[in-house]
Amino acid sequence: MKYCSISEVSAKFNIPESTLRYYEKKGLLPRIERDEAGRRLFSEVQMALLQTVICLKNTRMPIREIKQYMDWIQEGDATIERRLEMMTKHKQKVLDEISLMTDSLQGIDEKIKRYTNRIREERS
Amino acid sequence: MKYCSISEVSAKFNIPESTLRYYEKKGLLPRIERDEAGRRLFSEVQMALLQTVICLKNTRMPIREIKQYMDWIQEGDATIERRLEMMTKHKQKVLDEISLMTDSLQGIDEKIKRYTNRIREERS
DNA sequence: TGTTGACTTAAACCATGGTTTAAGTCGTAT
DNA sequence: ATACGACTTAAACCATGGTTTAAGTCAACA
Repeated sequence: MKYCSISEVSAKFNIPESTLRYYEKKGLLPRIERDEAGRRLFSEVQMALLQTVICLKNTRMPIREIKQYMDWIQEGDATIERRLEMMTKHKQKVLDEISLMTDSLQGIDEKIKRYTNRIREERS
Repeated sequence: MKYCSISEVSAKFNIPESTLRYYEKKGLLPRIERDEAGRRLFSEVQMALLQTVICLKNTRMPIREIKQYMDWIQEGDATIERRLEMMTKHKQKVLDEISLMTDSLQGIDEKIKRYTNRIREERS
Protein backbone atom coordinates (compact mmCIF):
# COMPACT_ATOMS: atom_id res chain seq x y z
CA MET A 1 0.00 0.00 0.00
CA LYS A 2 1.48 3.32 -1.05
CA TYR A 3 1.15 6.44 1.05
CA CYS A 4 1.51 10.05 -0.02
CA SER A 5 2.67 13.08 1.93
CA ILE A 6 0.56 16.20 1.96
CA SER A 7 2.87 17.90 -0.54
CA GLU A 8 2.50 14.98 -2.94
CA VAL A 9 -1.27 15.01 -2.63
CA SER A 10 -1.26 18.77 -3.07
CA ALA A 11 0.71 18.44 -6.29
CA LYS A 12 -1.27 15.47 -7.56
CA PHE A 13 -4.68 17.08 -7.11
CA ASN A 14 -3.53 20.66 -7.51
CA ILE A 15 -4.98 21.73 -4.19
CA PRO A 16 -3.04 23.87 -1.65
CA GLU A 17 -1.80 22.05 1.42
CA SER A 18 -3.66 24.57 3.55
CA THR A 19 -6.89 23.56 1.85
CA LEU A 20 -6.25 19.86 2.43
CA ARG A 21 -5.68 20.55 6.13
CA TYR A 22 -8.82 22.69 6.17
CA TYR A 23 -10.85 19.90 4.58
CA GLU A 24 -9.63 17.41 7.13
CA LYS A 25 -10.45 19.78 9.96
CA LYS A 26 -13.93 20.35 8.56
CA GLY A 27 -14.51 16.60 8.44
CA LEU A 28 -14.55 16.23 4.65
CA LEU A 29 -11.81 13.64 4.90
CA PRO A 30 -11.80 10.95 7.57
CA ARG A 31 -9.04 11.26 10.12
CA ILE A 32 -5.89 10.92 8.00
CA GLU A 33 -3.20 8.53 9.27
CA ARG A 34 0.08 9.97 10.61
CA ASP A 35 3.67 8.82 10.70
CA GLU A 36 5.72 8.74 13.91
CA ALA A 37 6.41 12.44 13.53
CA GLY A 38 2.74 13.34 13.21
CA ARG A 39 2.85 14.01 9.48
CA ARG A 40 -0.16 13.10 7.37
CA LEU A 41 -0.02 9.93 5.27
CA PHE A 42 -2.71 9.73 2.60
CA SER A 43 -3.58 6.15 1.63
CA GLU A 44 -5.08 5.13 -1.70
CA VAL A 45 -8.44 4.93 0.00
CA GLN A 46 -8.16 8.44 1.35
CA MET A 47 -7.14 9.74 -2.04
CA ALA A 48 -10.20 8.10 -3.57
CA LEU A 49 -12.31 9.83 -0.94
CA LEU A 50 -10.57 13.10 -1.75
CA GLN A 51 -11.46 12.57 -5.38
CA THR A 52 -15.09 12.30 -4.33
CA VAL A 53 -14.82 15.50 -2.32
CA ILE A 54 -13.38 17.23 -5.38
CA CYS A 55 -16.19 15.93 -7.56
CA LEU A 56 -18.77 17.30 -5.14
CA LYS A 57 -16.94 20.61 -4.85
CA ASN A 58 -16.75 20.91 -8.64
CA THR A 59 -20.51 20.74 -8.66
CA ARG A 60 -20.66 23.32 -5.87
CA MET A 61 -22.01 21.21 -3.08
CA PRO A 62 -21.52 23.18 0.17
CA ILE A 63 -18.98 21.92 2.68
CA ARG A 64 -21.57 21.06 5.32
CA GLU A 65 -23.36 18.81 2.89
CA ILE A 66 -20.18 17.14 1.68
CA LYS A 67 -19.32 16.48 5.32
CA GLN A 68 -22.70 14.82 5.86
CA TYR A 69 -22.13 12.61 2.84
CA MET A 70 -18.62 11.62 3.95
CA ASP A 71 -19.92 10.88 7.43
CA TRP A 72 -22.53 8.59 5.92
CA ILE A 73 -19.84 6.76 3.95
CA GLN A 74 -17.98 6.11 7.19
CA GLU A 75 -21.14 4.83 8.83
CA GLY A 76 -21.42 2.08 6.24
CA ASP A 77 -24.26 0.31 4.48
CA ALA A 78 -27.01 1.52 6.78
CA THR A 79 -26.80 4.95 5.13
CA ILE A 80 -26.94 3.89 1.50
CA GLU A 81 -30.51 5.02 0.97
CA ARG A 82 -29.77 8.43 2.40
CA ARG A 83 -26.70 8.73 0.20
CA LEU A 84 -28.72 7.75 -2.85
CA GLU A 85 -31.33 10.35 -2.03
CA MET A 86 -28.68 13.04 -1.49
CA MET A 87 -26.91 12.27 -4.75
CA THR A 88 -30.18 12.16 -6.69
CA LYS A 89 -31.26 15.54 -5.38
CA HIS A 90 -27.82 16.98 -5.92
CA LYS A 91 -27.75 15.75 -9.49
CA GLN A 92 -30.99 17.59 -10.17
CA LYS A 93 -29.60 20.80 -8.68
CA VAL A 94 -26.54 20.53 -10.88
CA LEU A 95 -28.67 19.97 -13.97
CA ASP A 96 -30.74 23.02 -13.05
CA GLU A 97 -27.60 25.06 -12.57
CA ILE A 98 -26.23 23.97 -15.93
CA SER A 99 -29.54 24.91 -17.56
CA LEU A 100 -29.46 28.35 -16.01
CA MET A 101 -25.91 28.95 -17.19
CA THR A 102 -26.67 27.63 -20.65
CA ASP A 103 -29.71 29.88 -20.95
CA SER A 104 -27.79 32.88 -19.69
CA LEU A 105 -25.09 32.22 -22.24
CA GLN A 106 -27.59 33.23 -24.91
CA GLY A 107 -27.71 36.75 -23.49
CA ILE A 108 -23.93 36.86 -23.63
CA ASP A 109 -23.85 35.55 -27.18
CA GLU A 110 -26.26 38.27 -28.24
CA LYS A 111 -23.95 40.91 -26.86
CA ILE A 112 -20.99 39.35 -28.59
CA LYS A 113 -22.83 39.39 -31.91
CA ARG A 114 -24.03 42.94 -31.44
CA TYR A 115 -20.57 44.24 -30.57
CA THR A 116 -18.97 42.29 -33.40
CA ASN A 117 -21.39 43.78 -35.91
CA ARG A 118 -20.92 47.28 -34.58
CA ILE A 119 -17.18 47.00 -34.86
CA ARG A 120 -17.43 45.62 -38.39
CA GLU A 121 -19.73 48.46 -39.46
CA GLU A 122 -17.51 51.04 -37.91
CA ARG A 123 -14.54 49.80 -39.92
CA SER A 124 -16.46 50.17 -43.21
CA MET B 1 -42.32 55.86 -19.97
CA LYS B 2 -43.26 53.64 -17.05
CA TYR B 3 -41.36 53.62 -13.78
CA CYS B 4 -41.25 50.94 -11.12
CA SER B 5 -40.72 51.22 -7.38
CA ILE B 6 -38.11 49.09 -5.70
CA SER B 7 -40.77 46.73 -4.36
CA GLU B 8 -42.15 46.20 -7.86
CA VAL B 9 -38.71 45.52 -9.28
CA SER B 10 -37.99 43.19 -6.38
CA ALA B 11 -41.15 41.22 -7.12
CA LYS B 12 -40.66 41.27 -10.88
CA PHE B 13 -37.08 39.97 -10.80
CA ASN B 14 -37.40 38.03 -7.56
CA ILE B 15 -34.48 39.82 -5.95
CA PRO B 16 -34.62 41.23 -2.39
CA GLU B 17 -34.85 44.99 -2.13
CA SER B 18 -31.73 44.95 0.01
CA THR B 19 -29.84 43.31 -2.83
CA LEU B 20 -31.07 45.88 -5.34
CA ARG B 21 -29.85 48.67 -3.05
CA TYR B 22 -26.56 46.81 -2.60
CA TYR B 23 -26.11 46.49 -6.36
CA GLU B 24 -26.72 50.17 -6.87
CA LYS B 25 -24.26 51.03 -4.12
CA LYS B 26 -21.65 48.75 -5.68
CA GLY B 27 -22.10 50.49 -9.02
CA LEU B 28 -23.74 47.59 -10.85
CA LEU B 29 -26.65 49.82 -11.72
CA PRO B 30 -26.21 53.41 -12.85
CA ARG B 31 -27.50 56.00 -10.45
CA ILE B 32 -31.22 55.22 -10.25
CA GLU B 33 -33.60 58.16 -10.57
CA ARG B 34 -35.58 59.30 -7.50
CA ASP B 35 -38.97 60.85 -6.92
CA GLU B 36 -39.45 64.01 -4.84
CA ALA B 37 -39.35 61.92 -1.68
CA GLY B 38 -36.03 60.31 -2.58
CA ARG B 39 -37.52 56.94 -3.50
CA ARG B 40 -35.97 54.96 -6.34
CA LEU B 41 -37.72 54.94 -9.71
CA PHE B 42 -36.54 52.23 -12.07
CA SER B 43 -37.04 53.11 -15.74
CA GLU B 44 -37.36 50.56 -18.54
CA VAL B 45 -33.74 51.23 -19.42
CA GLN B 46 -32.59 50.55 -15.90
CA MET B 47 -34.59 47.36 -15.76
CA ALA B 48 -32.95 46.22 -19.00
CA LEU B 49 -29.58 46.94 -17.40
CA LEU B 50 -30.65 44.98 -14.35
CA GLN B 51 -31.51 42.08 -16.60
CA THR B 52 -27.96 42.19 -17.91
CA VAL B 53 -26.59 42.21 -14.37
CA ILE B 54 -28.71 39.17 -13.60
CA CYS B 55 -27.46 37.40 -16.69
CA LEU B 56 -23.86 38.01 -15.69
CA LYS B 57 -24.55 36.96 -12.12
CA ASN B 58 -26.22 33.76 -13.30
CA THR B 59 -22.98 32.93 -15.02
CA ARG B 60 -21.05 33.79 -11.85
CA MET B 61 -19.22 36.86 -13.01
CA PRO B 62 -17.81 38.59 -9.89
CA ILE B 63 -19.31 41.91 -8.87
CA ARG B 64 -16.15 43.90 -9.58
CA GLU B 65 -16.12 42.68 -13.14
CA ILE B 66 -19.84 43.34 -13.67
CA LYS B 67 -19.22 46.85 -12.39
CA GLN B 68 -16.44 47.34 -14.92
CA TYR B 69 -18.73 46.18 -17.70
CA MET B 70 -21.59 48.45 -16.62
CA ASP B 71 -19.18 51.39 -16.35
CA TRP B 72 -18.08 50.72 -19.92
CA ILE B 73 -21.69 50.71 -21.09
CA GLN B 74 -22.14 54.16 -19.54
CA GLU B 75 -18.99 55.39 -21.24
CA GLY B 76 -20.50 54.65 -24.64
CA ASP B 77 -19.17 53.46 -27.96
CA ALA B 78 -15.52 54.03 -27.21
CA THR B 79 -15.55 50.93 -24.98
CA ILE B 80 -17.19 48.49 -27.36
CA GLU B 81 -14.01 46.61 -28.14
CA ARG B 82 -13.24 46.17 -24.47
CA ARG B 83 -16.77 44.96 -23.85
CA LEU B 84 -16.51 42.50 -26.69
CA GLU B 85 -13.25 41.16 -25.34
CA MET B 86 -14.70 40.82 -21.84
CA MET B 87 -17.79 39.00 -23.03
CA THR B 88 -15.77 36.70 -25.26
CA LYS B 89 -13.45 35.72 -22.42
CA HIS B 90 -16.33 35.37 -20.03
CA LYS B 91 -18.18 33.11 -22.43
CA GLN B 92 -15.18 30.80 -22.56
CA LYS B 93 -15.00 30.67 -18.76
CA VAL B 94 -18.67 29.77 -18.60
CA LEU B 95 -18.21 27.02 -21.18
CA ASP B 96 -15.28 25.66 -19.17
CA GLU B 97 -17.34 25.75 -16.01
CA ILE B 98 -20.20 23.91 -17.68
CA SER B 99 -17.76 21.29 -18.95
CA LEU B 100 -16.34 20.77 -15.48
CA MET B 101 -19.79 20.35 -13.99
CA THR B 102 -20.90 18.03 -16.78
CA ASP B 103 -17.81 15.87 -16.32
CA SER B 104 -18.24 15.79 -12.56
CA LEU B 105 -21.83 14.71 -13.01
CA GLN B 106 -20.51 11.40 -14.30
CA GLY B 107 -18.96 10.67 -10.91
CA ILE B 108 -22.30 11.43 -9.30
CA ASP B 109 -24.16 9.25 -11.77
CA GLU B 110 -21.84 6.35 -10.98
CA LYS B 111 -22.64 6.66 -7.30
CA ILE B 112 -26.34 6.78 -8.04
CA LYS B 113 -26.10 3.61 -10.11
CA ARG B 114 -24.00 1.81 -7.52
CA TYR B 115 -26.35 2.70 -4.68
CA THR B 116 -29.40 1.80 -6.73
CA ASN B 117 -27.96 -1.62 -7.52
CA ARG B 118 -26.97 -2.26 -3.94
CA ILE B 119 -30.44 -1.41 -2.72
CA ARG B 120 -32.02 -3.63 -5.36
CA GLU B 121 -29.78 -6.57 -4.44
CA GLU B 122 -30.47 -6.09 -0.77
CA ARG B 123 -34.20 -6.37 -1.34
CA SER B 124 -33.79 -9.72 -3.15
C1' DT C 1 -53.95 64.88 13.47
C1' DG C 2 -51.82 60.79 14.08
C1' DT C 3 -50.52 56.42 12.93
C1' DT C 4 -49.50 53.03 9.38
C1' DG C 5 -46.68 51.32 5.63
C1' DA C 6 -43.31 52.00 2.23
C1' DC C 7 -39.47 53.85 1.65
C1' DT C 8 -34.52 56.07 2.79
C1' DT C 9 -29.48 55.81 4.76
C1' DA C 10 -25.13 54.24 6.95
C1' DA C 11 -23.19 50.91 9.42
C1' DA C 12 -23.00 46.66 11.59
C1' DC C 13 -23.44 41.99 11.01
C1' DC C 14 -23.31 37.35 8.85
C1' DA C 15 -21.99 32.91 6.23
C1' DT C 16 -18.92 30.66 3.25
C1' DG C 17 -14.56 29.03 2.04
C1' DG C 18 -10.54 29.31 2.50
C1' DT C 19 -5.36 31.58 3.50
C1' DT C 20 -1.88 33.29 6.39
C1' DT C 21 0.75 33.61 10.46
C1' DA C 22 3.39 32.30 14.45
C1' DA C 23 5.54 29.09 17.01
C1' DG C 24 7.21 24.75 17.23
C1' DT C 25 8.89 19.67 15.88
C1' DC C 26 11.30 16.49 13.09
C1' DG C 27 14.83 14.21 9.72
C1' DT C 28 18.58 14.68 7.16
C1' DA C 29 22.58 16.62 4.68
C1' DT C 30 26.94 19.46 5.85
C1' DA D 1 26.37 19.94 16.19
C1' DT D 2 23.59 22.61 13.37
C1' DA D 3 21.06 24.43 9.94
C1' DC D 4 17.66 23.62 6.55
C1' DG D 5 13.29 22.14 4.61
C1' DA D 6 9.08 19.89 5.34
C1' DC D 7 5.94 19.34 8.25
C1' DT D 8 2.66 20.31 12.56
C1' DT D 9 -1.00 23.25 15.26
C1' DA D 10 -4.30 26.91 16.68
C1' DA D 11 -5.78 31.15 15.76
C1' DA D 12 -6.09 35.19 13.25
C1' DC D 13 -7.07 37.08 9.03
C1' DC D 14 -9.23 37.79 4.42
C1' DA D 15 -12.52 38.28 0.30
C1' DT D 16 -17.01 37.79 -1.46
C1' DG D 17 -21.72 38.72 -1.46
C1' DG D 18 -24.98 39.92 0.62
C1' DT D 19 -28.57 40.78 5.00
C1' DT D 20 -30.01 43.10 9.00
C1' DT D 21 -30.54 46.89 11.99
C1' DA D 22 -31.48 51.49 13.62
C1' DA D 23 -33.04 55.77 12.94
C1' DG D 24 -35.44 58.68 10.16
C1' DT D 25 -38.72 60.68 6.18
C1' DC D 26 -42.87 60.90 3.77
C1' DA D 27 -47.78 60.01 1.82
C1' DA D 28 -52.10 58.65 2.53
C1' DC D 29 -55.88 57.01 5.04
C1' DA D 30 -59.03 56.91 9.43
